[in-house]
Amino acid sequence: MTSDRLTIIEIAKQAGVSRSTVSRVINDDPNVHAATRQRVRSVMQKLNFQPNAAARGLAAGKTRILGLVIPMGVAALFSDPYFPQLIQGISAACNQHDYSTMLWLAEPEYERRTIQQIVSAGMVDGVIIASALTDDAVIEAVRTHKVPFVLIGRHPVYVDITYVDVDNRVSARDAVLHLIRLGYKRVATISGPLNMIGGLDRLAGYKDALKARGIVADPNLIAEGDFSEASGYSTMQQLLPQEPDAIFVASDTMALGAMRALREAGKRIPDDVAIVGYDDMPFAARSDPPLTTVRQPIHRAGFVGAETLMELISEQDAAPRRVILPTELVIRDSCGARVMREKKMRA
Amino acid sequence: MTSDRLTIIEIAKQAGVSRSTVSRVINDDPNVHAATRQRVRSVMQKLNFQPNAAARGLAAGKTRILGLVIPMGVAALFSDPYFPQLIQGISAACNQHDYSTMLWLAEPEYERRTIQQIVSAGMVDGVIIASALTDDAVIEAVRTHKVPFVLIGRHPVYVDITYVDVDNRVSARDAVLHLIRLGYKRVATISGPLNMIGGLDRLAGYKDALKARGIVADPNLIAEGDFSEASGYSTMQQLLPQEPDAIFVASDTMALGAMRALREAGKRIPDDVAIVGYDDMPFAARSDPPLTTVRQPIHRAGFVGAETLMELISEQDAAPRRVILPTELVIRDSCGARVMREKKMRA
DNA sequence: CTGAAAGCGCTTACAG
DNA sequence: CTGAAAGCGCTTACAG
Repeated sequence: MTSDRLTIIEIAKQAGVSRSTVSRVINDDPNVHAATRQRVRSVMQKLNFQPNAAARGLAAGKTRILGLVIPMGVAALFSDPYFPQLIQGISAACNQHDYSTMLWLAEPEYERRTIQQIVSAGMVDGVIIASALTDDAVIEAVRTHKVPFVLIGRHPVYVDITYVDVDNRVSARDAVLHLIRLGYKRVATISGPLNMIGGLDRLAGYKDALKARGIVADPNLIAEGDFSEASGYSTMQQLLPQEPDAIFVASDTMALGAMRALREAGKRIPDDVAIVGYDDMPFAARSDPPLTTVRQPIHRAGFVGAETLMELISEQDAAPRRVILPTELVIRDSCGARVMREKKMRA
Repeated sequence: MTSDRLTIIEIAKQAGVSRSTVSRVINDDPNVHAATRQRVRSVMQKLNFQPNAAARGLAAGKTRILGLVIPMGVAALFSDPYFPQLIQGISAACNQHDYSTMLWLAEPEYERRTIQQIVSAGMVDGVIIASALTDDAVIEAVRTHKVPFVLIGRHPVYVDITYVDVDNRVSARDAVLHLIRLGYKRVATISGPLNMIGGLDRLAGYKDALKARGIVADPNLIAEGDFSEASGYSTMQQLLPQEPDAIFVASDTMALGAMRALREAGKRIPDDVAIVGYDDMPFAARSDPPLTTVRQPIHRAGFVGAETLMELISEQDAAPRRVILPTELVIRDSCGARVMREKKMRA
């Protein structure tokens, strides 16, 4: 019998070196003779050796684990395809850089526990916080405890924080300008929740567009949703009596709900009410009619967010980074642009 | 200055006990005087102490981390609401039992790495494997390395494996019998991928139903999908020339695609073609028409899967467990049952 | 470029 | 019910 559990000691023995040297090759320390490195590597490979994560974590104070924290104010929202795409991006970056991902869905009743795990149990080297409320307790905690972290979505107050985001405000403005340019006169909006920065910024973009065209915003044409399909549905119903001829909806999922409400009310899209969404979820291209929407690179945001966090972890005292990813207005049928062009060509 | 990092030593000092005792109260060892336990607890609370996870992992050989492995043959599928629901269930169980969740999306090119992390890096105490192919390499690995694991979905070959599942076969059979009972004569099916056990079992259930009614299965009415919306769409198109009057689709997401194909072909649902899905995803109740479907408790499967894994971890040599969760046929409009009943009542 | 040794922060027989 | 001490499997100054 060789032994119980395969450790660095066995590798050292078989490679004819000390444990220090084995450790150095594991950690890619350049101070190892090429031939030695080679020898150690091949022994590790042969024995299928993987250094113990807990031991490394304890000795080095680094776990090579990234935490992903998603505050779960509304559990149902987590089913939005937004999160799978984000998670895939993060996971892809982790795979590529030999990190792993720890997932915490921070349910309110366990938030305290989650925070403790993050800041004082040393389980992770840093965290990515997605979809947080503007006054989230997790953000406060990692800030004061100096845990490296990156936000998906900017923070409304702290400007010295690293985040990756899109320009919600400008992209929303452009989407609304697109509607105005098509000739719609009563452009409404269903905003996201206004205790989330994305909701806030997209609403600001909506107002920017009106102001740019000298239109006075009508508060009756503005309603707040919560990013869920159900809220898109009920909010649209509530907006209908105001007779909007177009609407900018702050997420595709809510847009789906809004379309359902319009259909039930016997309104044709885009003829009676035109609609533009936000996200470009997979289903947007397949809805009836296909949804005009603002595409944002969610997978990419996850990937870049994870890589940025890794940089923050390796460079102590790194300066905060702000990464803004590009968006794109994807024009399909729900905004009426195609219909109009066809009419024009026929005329 | 008190110190650098808060450890068990500081707690011991302030509580006037040894490190051993502090460790005992952390681990809920009953052999501690109630008063002592009380004192230690209050010191920990006061200092906001959280034992270091790596140190515990190294010393005890337990990490209190569960791995969730999702083989990612088709990355796009991960956006299916199935996974968020499953993850939420697992996460809820972990929160409740003071475990954490490690997430590995096993992309093919990193599968080897994932396996190594699981079996020899000691990062997790056990793993949950969801949505695996029937011959998945990860399953092989955890089996031979004796890592505690539970499958979401039974295994076609190994019967000594712990899993949680629904009775896919019987529930599919009942769904198809429902259609036959409504009088449909040419009942088709879009199956799931046949290299996944769920796909296999639901197809078997479809055939069971036909056989039970003495109907010979027509191979032209059977087509294989891959659980994606797109495959539901294209497969439905391919089935259309066979003129089915009803169809059982092995997932709601595919059913959505099938409905899109029917709509484009000018077919009315359920009048021209009735349809029954599987899963009861949130969108099923809101589709047009609302989808009749087999509800399965996905969140619950995640929760129970995680709890079962915890049991496996604490009882060494535990016997394999098989947990079958109940399903329910949810009758809405797409199967035509309501329409028919109304007609009958009018007559 | 390499090795001997201390140390990371816990847990757990062992002894009492 | 409690404490002293060995040990978990690595990393990392330090010395050479």
